[in-house]
Amino acid sequence: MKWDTLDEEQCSLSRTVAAVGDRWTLLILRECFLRVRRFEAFQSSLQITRHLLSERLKKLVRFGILRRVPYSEAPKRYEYILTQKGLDLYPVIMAMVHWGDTHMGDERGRPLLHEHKSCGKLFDPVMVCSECGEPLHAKQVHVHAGPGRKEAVG
Amino acid sequence: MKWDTLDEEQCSLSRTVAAVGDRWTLLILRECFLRVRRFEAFQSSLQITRHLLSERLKKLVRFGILRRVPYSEAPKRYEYILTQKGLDLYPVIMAMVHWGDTHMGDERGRPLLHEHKSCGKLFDPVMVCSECGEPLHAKQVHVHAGPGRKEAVG
DNA sequence: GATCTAAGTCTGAAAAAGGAACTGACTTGA
DNA sequence: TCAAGTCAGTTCCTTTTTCAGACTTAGATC
Repeated sequence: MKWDTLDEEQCSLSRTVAAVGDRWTLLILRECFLRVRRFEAFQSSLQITRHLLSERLKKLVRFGILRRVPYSEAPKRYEYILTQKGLDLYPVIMAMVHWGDTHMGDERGRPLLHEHKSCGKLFDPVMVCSECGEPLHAKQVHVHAGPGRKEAVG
Repeated sequence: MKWDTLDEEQCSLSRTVAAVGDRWTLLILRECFLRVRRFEAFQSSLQITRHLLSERLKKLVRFGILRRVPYSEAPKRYEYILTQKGLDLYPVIMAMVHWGDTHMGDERGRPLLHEHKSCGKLFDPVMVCSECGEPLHAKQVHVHAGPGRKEAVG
């Protein structure tokens, strides 16, 4: 598979994977949701090599997930801010964090707790059906070919 | 970062990323949710090299996400079935598919449609707060250190 | 004018991925 | 019964990525 043209793939997951489906990219996005915005801050909190960080940030900008915004004119300095497209990745990150909490946790308990400002409570993310509001389980979902494809990919 | 001991990391996302945070693994899991179970079937639908497929399947079994189950005694043949831990990755995959549908789609429309058997309707997955049931948005979530960690990682 | 900070770039070595042929145990069909 | 096919891998070699760390640029601070 040619990962550089994966965004032309027929399958939605492949396209998502092309954009954010590697280790560093996912960790960088986590930092973004924790309000990290600057090159040095990403680098020191992730211990990623500067070379790769630079590559990944460029890629995220190219995909429209981050915006590169100047915060100082002289010297020219930029920070990286999530676009709406980037903010919409929140369910992806939260789903992964929650799975990690549930299945890869250790005896110390979870590293972070999430509070929902709207209701004031500590919560877990739950994925539900947009139509009936019930929690989703793989076995209750049936897949149909959509207009974009005949084969079962998805 | 040493990816082979990432499951010992303090952060839940890192641990999830250690298990499923690479391109092929995510695509393999998609196939699993589409009821693919056998080596040859994964290989031909993904066009992954046999070598890598073999590696990734072993890793998923090691993490307890898939189970390697014999379906023929002579010759010995195995298939790979999602465990409960694996099934619990459904929200991760669905979140990625939905983001791809929304932000990386093309003019042809989405490749797959999902029907919720419980309510009979075509749906989108929505991530909500377990406490109040409202859809989650990054900006309405505040993060606290949990028992497992002091620093803000997540 | 030496040192510091931020945001990168460059380079050479190590690790991972890709491509394709090979193996082994059985089945099928002529 | 013998050749060809199937399935689940393994082996070998090449190409691509990643890693670790030094270097660069431009202005700011001591």
